[in-house]
Amino acid sequence: MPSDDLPVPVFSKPVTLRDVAAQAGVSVATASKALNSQGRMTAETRERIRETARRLGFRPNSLAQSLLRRRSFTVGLLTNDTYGRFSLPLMSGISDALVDNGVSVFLCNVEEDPRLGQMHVDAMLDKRVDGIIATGKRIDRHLPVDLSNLRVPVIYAFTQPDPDAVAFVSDDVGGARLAVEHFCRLGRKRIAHVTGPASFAVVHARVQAYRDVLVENGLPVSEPLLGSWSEAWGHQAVAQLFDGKSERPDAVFCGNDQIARGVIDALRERGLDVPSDVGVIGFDNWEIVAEATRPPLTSVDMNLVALGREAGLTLLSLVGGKPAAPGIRKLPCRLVVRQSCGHPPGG
Amino acid sequence: MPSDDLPVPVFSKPVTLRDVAAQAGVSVATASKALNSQGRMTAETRERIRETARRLGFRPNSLAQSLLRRRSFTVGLLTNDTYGRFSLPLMSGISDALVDNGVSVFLCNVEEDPRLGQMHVDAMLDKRVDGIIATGKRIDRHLPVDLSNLRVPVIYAFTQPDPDAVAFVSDDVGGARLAVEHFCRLGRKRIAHVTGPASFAVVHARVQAYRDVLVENGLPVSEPLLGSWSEAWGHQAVAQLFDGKSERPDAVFCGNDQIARGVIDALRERGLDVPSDVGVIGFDNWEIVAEATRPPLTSVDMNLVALGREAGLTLLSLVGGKPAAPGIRKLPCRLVVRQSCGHPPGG
DNA sequence: TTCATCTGAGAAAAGGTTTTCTCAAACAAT
DNA sequence: ATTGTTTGAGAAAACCTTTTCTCAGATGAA
Repeated sequence: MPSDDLPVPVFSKPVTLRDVAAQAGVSVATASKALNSQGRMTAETRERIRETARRLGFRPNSLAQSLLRRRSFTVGLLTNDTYGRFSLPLMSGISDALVDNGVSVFLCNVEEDPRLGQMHVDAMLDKRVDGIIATGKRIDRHLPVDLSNLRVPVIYAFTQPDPDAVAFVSDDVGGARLAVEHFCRLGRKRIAHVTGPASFAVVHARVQAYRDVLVENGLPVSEPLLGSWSEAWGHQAVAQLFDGKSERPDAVFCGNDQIARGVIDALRERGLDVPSDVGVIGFDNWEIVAEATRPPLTSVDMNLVALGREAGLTLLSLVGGKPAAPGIRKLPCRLVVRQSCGHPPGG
Repeated sequence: MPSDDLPVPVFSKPVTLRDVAAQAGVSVATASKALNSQGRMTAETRERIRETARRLGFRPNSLAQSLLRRRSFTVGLLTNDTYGRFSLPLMSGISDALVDNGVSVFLCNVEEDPRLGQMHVDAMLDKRVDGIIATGKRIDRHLPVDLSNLRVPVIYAFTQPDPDAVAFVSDDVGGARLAVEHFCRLGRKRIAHVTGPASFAVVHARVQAYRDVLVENGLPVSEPLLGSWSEAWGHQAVAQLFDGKSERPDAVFCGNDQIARGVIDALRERGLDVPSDVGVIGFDNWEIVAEATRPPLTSVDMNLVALGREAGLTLLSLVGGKPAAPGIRKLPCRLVVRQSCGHPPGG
């Protein structure tokens, strides 16, 4: 017996090609050809079939098409970035690039759980995804799944690839240079760097770029301060920078926007004005943080949406059989200038 | 000619049931039955087939199964919450609830674009999703798509449903009561409310709950301050609350965590201590904000993961043909106590 | 008239699985 | 020895679409 006497909604059956063909008085083969602009028939027949399809609201069953074509117009996005800080902009770009081609995206969060990862990968493969994009919350870590030797192409975006895989990451070195060079152009002389823990590869890359730019500009290089990615660390780092007896910085380049936020708050507490006394630049351009900061934070944007779009398009061409050179492609960052570093001396 | 002479990766063909059957020396029908524990055959035959399947790494083609069963083990999640503030926890709950049943989730961001929305809905329908969950970035707004009279069941989560639809939302009234009652228990006497714009339905619901609890506790009701959802507004509201000649509040209940953040910062700038002078509670429990606040912010959590799980399970049962009562179900919030409102007088 | 070519359209196979139907062999009962 | 029942397993249809093959009729040339 039914568990309840609620009305069970009844859903109308989809109209199939067979229905269209019957209505139009032709065979399914002819109907198919009419709708796909294939085969030969009088213009009159073709139009009649098309009109019938339109009238009936016919939409081809993707499952049947996929089965035949061995192509499902579906891709999987694998991530362990639960709160989507990085994977959502990426997703947005991917989806953007693919929706026009009728491709839909399975989003699978695998956390750090290999079992869960395997389940998702298996489910996607069973559903015959055309390809997989792997992403994560940090560039230098693998997802807890083995994606080598899959039956479908895999693209890595913003996460560490298998060797020989095709990967897209942001150009952290370039991004860091953008920030430090901006300070140089503004005439800042003592530029500090406060960033995350040494366990992150990006930290070293950016530190190196920071040093390089300072040397190139003949400015003194102070030791970068490594800590955590938190606001609290930014706050604390200011104490280290300004309490010591070494000369005070007039600019701080921060490893992310939260650190920058902490730095700015600490500076204000010390009565230092941003940007007139000290300029600050963040990283990530997390708008919700960068725009809420007072003053609004200048920050390096990793162009994740563009990165996602690129990854999506490349996957698509890979699926289409076009080869792609394996290796890591770095996509440029851009500096989003707000009000936390002031104007050039002359401006 | 090929655009390049790169090696084109060659992907091995999946092994089909036919392959298994051939290897085991039986018909595909028998093989299918063996693997699905259907039909009749000797235990020996069944085991031999299973062993063969295992050895060959056979995995049934989901597309073929779906085509036959008219059930794709796939659902669509439609959202316009680009940065996933609300939809990602929801997604996480949905995915959690469904992955064990082998169900995968298409994530579709429709922004505010009806054309895009229609594209995504069409694509999902063509791919024969078993059902759709609609969500959004605010409860009292429709997505820019018409989901009535679809061929599949639709569940609304955290967004305004069609009449007669099944919907899950957070119990904002209960959540607000939780916060204000907490202040009352702590012995706070002059509790203010700073929240978002009047155009949001939740603002009114929470304001009403705020008033009710104060009246129930015999406390004075001050006019709630409506503004925007931003940190800046929280900052500014403190000026209004503390510069006037009316009695100063000893507690502020905020409409979201960003406002709370602004409030706390402004209080500190005035030399007021949180929590000893003024207690503060936020809403949303956005951990990245709530935990970075100094002191860490007590906040109302809408239990979005649980809400997503509930929505997923209900959709599943709807897909399975079990009816569900239409209407809006409110799920309780919970208060996550951190350090921004202090201990009870006796504690 | 006869042969060759072209045209429009249908029949059938394919894609991979599930399920119903059928059937021969083995067995039990008369 | 005949009839009835059970058992194990295969044939075939179904899901829906695409594509190749086939073919009858029409047209053109000789």
